[in-house]
Amino acid sequence: MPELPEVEAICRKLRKEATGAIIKRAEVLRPRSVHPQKPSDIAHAEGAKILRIDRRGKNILMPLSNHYWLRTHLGMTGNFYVIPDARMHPASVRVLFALKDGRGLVLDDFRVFGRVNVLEQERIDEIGSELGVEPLSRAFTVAYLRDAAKASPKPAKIFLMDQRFIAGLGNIYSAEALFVACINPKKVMKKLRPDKIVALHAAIPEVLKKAIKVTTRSYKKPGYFEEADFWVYGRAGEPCKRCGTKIKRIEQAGRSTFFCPKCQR
DNA sequence: AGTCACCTGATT
DNA sequence: AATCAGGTGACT
Repeated sequence: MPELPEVEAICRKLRKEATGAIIKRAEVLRPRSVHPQKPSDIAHAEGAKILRIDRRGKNILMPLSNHYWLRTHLGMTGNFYVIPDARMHPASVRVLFALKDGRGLVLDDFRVFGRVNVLEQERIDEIGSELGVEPLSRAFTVAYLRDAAKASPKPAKIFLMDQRFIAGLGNIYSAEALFVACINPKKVMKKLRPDKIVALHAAIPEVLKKAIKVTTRSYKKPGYFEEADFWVYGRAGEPCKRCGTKIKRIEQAGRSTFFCPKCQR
């Protein structure tokens, strides 16, 4: 489910509902969901207050009052939300934090690719340093993108999905940004013309901001996101919204890529 | 960069 | 029965 816009929508909701909450008990219903930690490591969150909710790339980071951090990555199908009664939760909940006021904070994740960990500050810093720039921050400049591109022999789509350069783009928004910038997903990054770098630099925040708006609005029920309308993602065989050409689906690194063969040469 | 692996479904 | 799914980490 989640790329940067969905994670951001989840964070905004959690900021209202979970800031200041006190974790009474941690319950690991599926040990795989805390890998490589053990359920006993997750117990370090017990008794602590959630001070704040941050996002870094696709990670949800919560500093706790006992100096540990709660780090959640949602994988493919994860969701992280507050339920009114910790005793009543869906079957797909993998990790549950019973809150002092009776509510529950849960990782709901039917495919079990998501992770919740309780980590020390040092490890959180490491995770941050392994990630590239936040595409919605002022640090994401044309110069940054140009320099990263200059050094990369990767196809554009693979480059955008690599979290070490830009943090938070996944399969959907990489494809969408490339469409908006009129770049072929197979185009090697270091061979991009300067005007294409500028176009891509503008397209990324544009696509993400629009998606955050839609996602934040549509994120009502836990575990449910309204489908945004995409330029190319999931639209193989349908006409391009700009030129009418049939959208193509190809495979890159084992994932599907959608693009317009005419607009993105 | 490609391929498999990790999981659980829905869809064809 | 086979294929596909918005992610990432390990291995080749």
